This record gives sequence, C-alpha cells and structure tokens, in this order.
Amino acid sequence: MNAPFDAPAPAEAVELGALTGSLGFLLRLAQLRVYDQFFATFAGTPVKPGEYTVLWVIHLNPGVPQGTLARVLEIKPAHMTKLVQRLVEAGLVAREVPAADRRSVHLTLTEAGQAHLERHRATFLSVHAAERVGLTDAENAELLRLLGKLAFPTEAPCP
Amino acid sequence: MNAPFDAPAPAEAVELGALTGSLGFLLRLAQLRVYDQFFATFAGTPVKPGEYTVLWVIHLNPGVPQGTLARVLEIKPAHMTKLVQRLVEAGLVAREVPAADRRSVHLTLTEAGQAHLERHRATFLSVHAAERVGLTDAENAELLRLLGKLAFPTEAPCP
DNA sequence: TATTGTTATACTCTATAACTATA
DNA sequence: TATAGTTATAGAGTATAACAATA
Repeated sequence: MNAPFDAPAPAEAVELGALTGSLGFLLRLAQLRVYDQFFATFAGTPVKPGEYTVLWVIHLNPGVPQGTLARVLEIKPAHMTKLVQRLVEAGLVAREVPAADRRSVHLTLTEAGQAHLERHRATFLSVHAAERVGLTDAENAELLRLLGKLAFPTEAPCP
Repeated sequence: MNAPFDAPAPAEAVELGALTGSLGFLLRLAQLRVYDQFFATFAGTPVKPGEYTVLWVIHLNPGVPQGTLARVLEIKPAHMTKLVQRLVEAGLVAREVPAADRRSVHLTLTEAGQAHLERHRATFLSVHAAERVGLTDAENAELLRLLGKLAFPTEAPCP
C-alpha cells in the first residue's frame, strides 16, 4: 500500500498485517521480552533460565531420572546431557546410577546446589511478578490459564 | 512422528511447583507446541517461520530498509544480514541501495518471492487456526490480546 | 530388541565486537 | 562522530544419527 521510495522513513511505521494476530509471532515477541526481564533481573549472577529450572525440578523431585526430566521439560536428551554435565562440573548436581537399572542416571542436588537454589529463589519468584508488567492480576491469571491450555494440552483440570 | 502431539507417559508424575505459574516457562512450552504445529503444517516445503515472516513484511512494506525490518521483528542485524542473504540467493528478495543514503539497503520481493508468498499464504494463515487447538474463539482472542500487551508494551510507564 | 544415556555433527538463533562505507 | 550494514566468533538450543551399555 504505502511504498516509500525515496522518502525518508517517517517513524518506522511498518505494516504487519495478519502477523499481529499470529500466535507464534506474538509468543516469540512476548518470550523475548520476558527473557530480557529474566536476564536483567539476574544480571551479574551466573543464573540462566534453563539451568535454574532444572535445578528447581531436581530439588522438588530428588533422584529424578535424567530422561524423565528431559521429557517433562521438553529438553532433548542430547542437550540435557550437556546441561547436566555443566551443573555437575559446577558442583551443583550429583549423578547416581541405581543398581536396579544401571542404564539410567538419577539426579539430586548437592549441598552447594541447594544453597544456590535458595540463594536465588526469591529473585526467581520475583521475576514472575516483573514479567507481567502492564497486566492486571486478573489478566495475568487468565494469561497463565490460557497458556497452560496450550502448554499442557492433555491436562484438563478445569471443569 | 505421526501424532500431532506426543502424549506424555502418565506414570511420570513430576512435581513442578511454582514453575506452573511461571510465564517464561509456559511461554516456552506453548511456543514449542506452536512451532511443532508450524513445522508439521509445512512439512515437505522449504518454508521456515522466520524467513516467511520476513517475506510477509517485505511484501506489505516494499522497499523497507533492512535495519527497520530488523528492529520491528526484533531480529539482530547480524542475523538479519544472513537471513536476507539466504532469501536473495534463493531469488526471492531483491536488494537496492538508494542513492539518497548509500549505507542502507532497501528490500523488495522478486516475482518469485511474490509467487512463493502467495503459494503458501493460505497454509500460513491456516496455521493460526491450528495453533489454537483447544481454545474457544473468545479464549483465543483474549490470549492474543494479552500477549499483545506483553509483546507491544505501551510507552506509558505506570509509576 | 528396546531403552538410557552419550557422542558427534550440523544448523538456527543470539550476543558481541570489530570492521567498511557512508553520512 | 554517528549510522547502516557486514564479517567474524562464540555460545545456547535444537534436530539427527550413530553408538555403548544395559535391560
């Protein structure tokens, strides 16, 4: 429609058309913004979202098999191997091969891992509040509910 | 591989705690699911979300400067350079250096680019319908509205 | 044979800095 | 000096395939 040839860009008014109604496009932009919030909040610390999430879930499920962790968090096994290796090298996670099934690896937090989790827990939870800037409590709750329906399609605990 | 969504083994009950209320976590899972939908829909075609989005916006804004495109779509300039190079090599996009500012690059679709966009337009729009499986029309509209508030934050800070 | 995890390779996206050529 | 774009490098995340050890 409006094709500026030689005219200087007015104010970067770019037509996006149906893109503004694209769930994938909006999810990407929203996630970029939320990630910016996360990294800004944890600036100066070694905390990264994927790693901290893994520590969080291991804490809540001590001894969880690595493969189960990968499936639940939808992290590919090959990636999970390297992620866990980093956490083990950092002294935060301990691996244990159970006698019952020596193929598997069960994960627990070390004391340093527990301390790391506790040290950043309040900040981690505060990010959830910062992320939703501009949304009312009701809007935030509804957004989480709708995203939950997309993220966990088989679970339907809302009668 | 064949099923649109893989049913998680019901025996793997893993406690996620506050993670289920984490906007970043839910955004990531929702985006993974939407991307799976996209790639399943475009299986067998060369269409990729980032590239098709760029073609889409160039079509709506012929002659758009590459840097403007990068800022609007929140794609880093270094990445945009390589993305556009691929599209130029594929014969879908033409670059033009305007005499008015020979530093900049203005982008337009070639005829092949137009044809490519048209050929996949219906499928691209159909993904938007498929993405929201499980949501009612009202829920989908509300989700898009709330994500839009996150994705396009108004410049009105609330002190 | 199937499963669990590992290694290896490759590709996308991101982050950063240094560089050019313009302005 | 500042801007637009490029090149280069590094890293994270993802997708595959092949593999070893175990079941």
